[in-house]
Amino acid sequence: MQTEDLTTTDKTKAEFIELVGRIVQAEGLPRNAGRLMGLLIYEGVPISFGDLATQLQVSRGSVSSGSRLLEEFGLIRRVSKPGERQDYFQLEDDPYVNLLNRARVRAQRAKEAVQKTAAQLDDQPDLKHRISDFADFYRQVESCIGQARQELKDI
Amino acid sequence: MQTEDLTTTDKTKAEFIELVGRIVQAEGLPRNAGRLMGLLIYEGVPISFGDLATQLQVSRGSVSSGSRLLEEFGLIRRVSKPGERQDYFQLEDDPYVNLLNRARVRAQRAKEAVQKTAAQLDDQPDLKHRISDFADFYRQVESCIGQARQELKDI
DNA sequence: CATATTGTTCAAATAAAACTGAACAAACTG
DNA sequence: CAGTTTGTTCAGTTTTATTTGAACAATATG
Repeated sequence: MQTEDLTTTDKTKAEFIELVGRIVQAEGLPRNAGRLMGLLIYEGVPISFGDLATQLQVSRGSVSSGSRLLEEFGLIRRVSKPGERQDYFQLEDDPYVNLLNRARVRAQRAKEAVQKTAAQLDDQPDLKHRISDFADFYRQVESCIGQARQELKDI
Repeated sequence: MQTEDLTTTDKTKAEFIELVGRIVQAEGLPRNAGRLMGLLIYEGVPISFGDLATQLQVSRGSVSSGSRLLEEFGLIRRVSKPGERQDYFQLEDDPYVNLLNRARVRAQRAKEAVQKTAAQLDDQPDLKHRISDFADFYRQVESCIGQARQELKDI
């Protein structure tokens, strides 16, 4: 059951969806997950599972895996509507804060892995130093993301 | 002409190279480019084109495209040695600063593209607001990376 | 109960990305 | 000059990622 005329061609909307698709893809997620995200940002209200598939013209399987991914990233939330069997999806309350959080954890992991290597090299100070520089880079990134996350929260 | 015994198995070195390969891959570059980067961090001295291919056991084509990419990212630099025909590569002076710079530009681009969409929506305040939030996210990321870049420079 | 709807799963298809290696041009060597 | 070395290019191959769509289980409807 569609809630809307699907033949409506909203150029700005379509372009925005594609834009988010590309941006999200550049962050390492599937493009379709990005489109899904774009549609949910654009609409601002919960959209049903079926509508996502229909509006974006992708398979239900793709909606299933894409929405799962976005849920894991804390970008969207699955909700239900009284008297409705379908799942609905809407943007999380602080989607971008959650996204930054994930990026921070990733930097943290990289930092720790590199530090672990550096720790094995006490006998080669120069080498240890070079690798510690690499770890410092991730430390810096981690702290900067943490700060951005805090500032975004405060807006 | 090899400068080193290639059968030497340095476990830490091999693992570090693979680690950087995976990390760099997660940043959206080919894994081989990451391995190249890892080897150059580890060695700390210029390494010849041929040695890169031999040590990493990859084709010359792969070294060629990988090194070009890393050069574009400002992570490594191509140098020459007196009396040597081969190209040599070494880490850039501020590789991580350059990397952050690139990330910053990417965030900037995303921000601008999203802002452009928002600007078209003066007649739909709520929608405009949602999309501006998305742009704000990138603004925040951009500024945070700029700051991290500055701090890393100052170390 | 039979039928329909819903979301997930997974094997197969498709698409995208990375890699190889041979061909090549340029530069060097003797 | 003939032969070698060097790095790039690109067509073809391999690998990896994404998407589809049919099968399925779960649930709802009448």
